[in-house]
This record gives sequence, C-alpha cells and structure tokens, in this order.
Amino acid sequence: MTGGLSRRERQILEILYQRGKASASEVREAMDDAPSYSAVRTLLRVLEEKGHVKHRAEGLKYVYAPTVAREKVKRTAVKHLLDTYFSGSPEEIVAALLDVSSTQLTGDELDRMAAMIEKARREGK
Amino acid sequence: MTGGLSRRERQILEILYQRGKASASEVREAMDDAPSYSAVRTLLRVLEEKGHVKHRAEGLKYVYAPTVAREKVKRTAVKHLLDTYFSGSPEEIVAALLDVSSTQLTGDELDRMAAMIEKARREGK
DNA sequence: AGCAACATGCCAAAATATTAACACCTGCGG
DNA sequence: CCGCAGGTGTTAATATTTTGGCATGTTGCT
Repeated sequence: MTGGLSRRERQILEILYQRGKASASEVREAMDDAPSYSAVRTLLRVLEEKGHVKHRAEGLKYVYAPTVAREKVKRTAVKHLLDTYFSGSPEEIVAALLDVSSTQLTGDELDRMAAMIEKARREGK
Repeated sequence: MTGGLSRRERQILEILYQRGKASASEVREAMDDAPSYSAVRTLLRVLEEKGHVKHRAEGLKYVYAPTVAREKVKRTAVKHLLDTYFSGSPEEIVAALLDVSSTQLTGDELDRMAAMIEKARREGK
C-alpha cells in the first residue's frame, strides 16, 4: 500500500526514502514545488505523529528519517508496481527496466543480473 | 512525478490501469475501502476533468479508461520506483523482483528474462 | 401504466490537507 | 549586551478532497 498519505505527505516521505535522512530545510530544497519552510515542518511533524517518520536532534536541528527501513518497503513497492502496471508479470518489468536504464547499464551490471536469475533458476528447480 | 492526484484519485486511476477499463460500480467493487457509489462517480468525473480518464457510453452505463496508455506510464513508474527506493540501481530492483515473485516464477519465465538481459548485453556492446 | 433497478448530473455539507503567521529558543559575532 | 540567523512549537485561516443526497432518465417487467 502506498499508504493513507496525502499528496504532500507522500512526497516528503519519498524524499526521505531517497536520501535516507534529511533536515526540514533539506527536505524543502529537494522539492521543486516547495511550500513555505513552516509548511514542510508541519508535514514532517504530521508524518511523525502518524508513525512514518522519526527525528533525532543532531546538533541544533532535527534530522528526520523513515521509521520503517527502505529494505522493508522495497518489496511492497515492487509488488504494487507489478500489480498496477504490469499485470503481475515480472518479465515485463524487467523489460521496462532495461529500457529505462539501458544507457547507464554496464556489462558488469548486466552480468550480475543474469547471475541472479540463473541462481533463482537453480534454486527453483 | 506520480502526479498531482489526491489519494482517492490515485487509487481509482490505479484501478483503471489494473483493469484497463471499468464502470463506476466495478471501480467501486475493486476498492476494499470503498465510499458511496456517488462518491466514486464524482471522483471519476474529476479525473475526467483533469484529463486522466475518458469515458465511453457502453450500453447504459459509462465505462472509464485512462487516457494515457499503460505502456506509456510504465516507464515513468519504473523510473520513479528506481529513484525512490533503489538508488537508481537496476540490479537491486531485479533482486527484489525475484524475491517478491519467486514462488510463481516458472523456468520459462526466468529463461525469457535471462534472454532479455543477454540481448541488452549484446546490443550495448 | 406503474414500478423497481440501475444509471447519470449536479451540488453542498463535512472532513482533511495545506499553508503561513507568530512566538519563542539558542548560538554567535560585533 | 544586543541583534541577527537559523532553529522549533503551536495555531488558525484557507483550500482541497471526500462524501452523500436528491432529482432525473432509461430499461424491462408485471
């Protein structure tokens, strides 16, 4: 589930997932359509109340981070993508992936992917 | 950008992407936390005003479908997922993919994936 | 004809989300 | 010491979302 989050809440939470952690002003800078600093802080506080985010006082300021590790969220995110746009077909998503990132893919990376698939193949048997 | 959509709007649009097309009542049935029928129709109309959805009178009722083809949306969805939860690393996403869907993957499917990667490898060289 | 079932169109109340303003604290340089 | 710069807390106005209600239209059946 992408969660019961509002548009801005989601936007901010995703920024935190991208960067791992960030202060209110950093979050704000990462938004291309940023509202006031005040607004961002309110959102962060709301996210904290809802339990999606926690903060740590780091020096003067607060640094925010998601409460549930990115590792945990990955799976559900992939699953959701799969169901929503790919009819649950993993192959198609691999195709899209190769398409999207074809330019930056090195031979090594492709090798590692192939290796993973090969491994899955052996283990599945 | 996943879009300037509200929570409900997104939810409904995603249902339409899943099913290709659907009537208001079908959409409603597909929601596990559905509001009134009336509410669903309003959302569909709003989505239409915003240009994300179009409708066709099919027999008595209206059947709604996304205006921009799923094919087109896939890429941006994958890209967004990649950036948000995978630091832009395609390998990691393949790993998550294999993990999530390991149970239902047949040998054939894995073969096809491997083939795609192999192909990308040759073309990249 | 009359009724029930199932649609749509329109709309306004209720709930939420979004935003900015203001008050206050702390560290620091002049 | 004072004022600035950069933080936070709280709160209230505003905007948007979300919802249901009611009027109406069409089809099919008795």
